Amino acid sequence: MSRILIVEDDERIRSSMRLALEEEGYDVDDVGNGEDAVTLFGAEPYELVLIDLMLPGIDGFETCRVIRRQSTVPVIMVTARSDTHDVVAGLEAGADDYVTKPFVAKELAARIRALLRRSRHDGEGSAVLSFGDVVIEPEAGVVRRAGVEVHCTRTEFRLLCELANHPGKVLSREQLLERVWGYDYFGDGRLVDVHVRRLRTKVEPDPALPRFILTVRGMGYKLAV
Amino acid sequence: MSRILIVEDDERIRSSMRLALEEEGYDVDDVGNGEDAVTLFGAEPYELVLIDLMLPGIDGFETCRVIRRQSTVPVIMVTARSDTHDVVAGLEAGADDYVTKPFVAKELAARIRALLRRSRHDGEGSAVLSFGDVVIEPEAGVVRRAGVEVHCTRTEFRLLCELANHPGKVLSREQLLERVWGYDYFGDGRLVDVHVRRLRTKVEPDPALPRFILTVRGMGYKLAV
DNA sequence: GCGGTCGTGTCATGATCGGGTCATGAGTCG
DNA sequence: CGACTCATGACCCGATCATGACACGACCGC
Repeated sequence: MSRILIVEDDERIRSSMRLALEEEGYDVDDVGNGEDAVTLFGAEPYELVLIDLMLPGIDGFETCRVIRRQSTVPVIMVTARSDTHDVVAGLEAGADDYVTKPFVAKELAARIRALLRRSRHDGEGSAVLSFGDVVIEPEAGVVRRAGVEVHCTRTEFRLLCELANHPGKVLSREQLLERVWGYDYFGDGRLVDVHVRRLRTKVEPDPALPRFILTVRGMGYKLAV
Repeated sequence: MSRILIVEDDERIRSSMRLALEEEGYDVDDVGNGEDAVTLFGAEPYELVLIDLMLPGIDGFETCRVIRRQSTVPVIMVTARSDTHDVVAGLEAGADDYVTKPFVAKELAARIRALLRRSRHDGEGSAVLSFGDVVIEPEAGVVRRAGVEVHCTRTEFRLLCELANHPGKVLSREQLLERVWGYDYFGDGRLVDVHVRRLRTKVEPDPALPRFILTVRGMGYKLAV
């Protein structure tokens, strides 16, 4: 299961957290201060880090910042201070969530699951692409809209994936021709238009007024973010 | 800025949330029940969804699940019920975060930022140009002024990028013609003036008294540092 | 082999939008 | 005061794109 690092100076809280998480099936390490946390984090792979705010030496904010500088690992701040200012500061320091003590083990576990779910998901090789109510499963070669499968041809599917892989970025016709049709393709750039149109009829709520597959005049096409 | 969908039945809370988020620069839509939420979500692109737990018709959990079945969009539950059981249920339903009312706007905004930060796996890599309250995203082909998108044509966009790439440096008409229009362009240098003017109407606070795109008499144009 | 279907690329048409030119006026400098 | 430079607004043509129709070939069942 996932490896989790706990950074907490209070011995009792630390071991109770550790127990609770091991109960959930996680592989847990724990340290009592920020320096050790940074050292250990550099030496071992962790999938998530829990940091207490009040630490001897460098505090939780700073520890979080240092870790964030070298990694995008999910970080949860676990602390007694529930002041809005602290919450905001913690999140701005790079934490993904902020839980106040006394916390309930079940809730912390749920938040950890939610965070791991997301971080795995938007990690590389995300199995699923989506926009609006459209879901694309590149592996399965399936496109669904509002749950129902939409049949796409091979070219349409590749084109859709190419757009969905770069949401918000404008892709020129040349780029699309190269990536969807192949490096050696010498054809009319208008060809892209036709396939975009066909895609729109299958994927857009109103193909006449596209909301997702947008044309950027003179530049190409892009998927709305 | 990012588009956010609010799902909340209480009219007052809804509008106050909306205001608070618009204050932060987000582009906000809101609906009063789960059905409308799902419908709108399928028809418009959103980057994040806020869902209240207590909704008429299908409740917040179910709304979250339906959306989650169709998309990996970040979801935050915002609700009055702070029971651990509800928190866990919300997160298990697919929510990424769970905020209890009464909430502080600053904290909600910070949590939204944290979530968007993580969900944008790509956004950070792209370079961004800016001056004053204008932000240019070359990859996305987007120009924003004070957060709101300003439509620029292809030539305007290229010209603006060219200027923004050399802030403080005077660029002659010949240089601009060469770099924006192409090496072989033989046309009137006045052409640049016209496009500068068009840019100014879109980007300058007062186009008659330019503060950013400055004319250097006899030499060309430059972007103010 | 034969006819049908399906996917793909090409073409013609029409609407829209963007870009280049021009005439005019204001501002600036010698 | 001219001469030059730039700003402004209007205008027209051509580029660009959406759309629908169609031709060609691959694939498949018969």
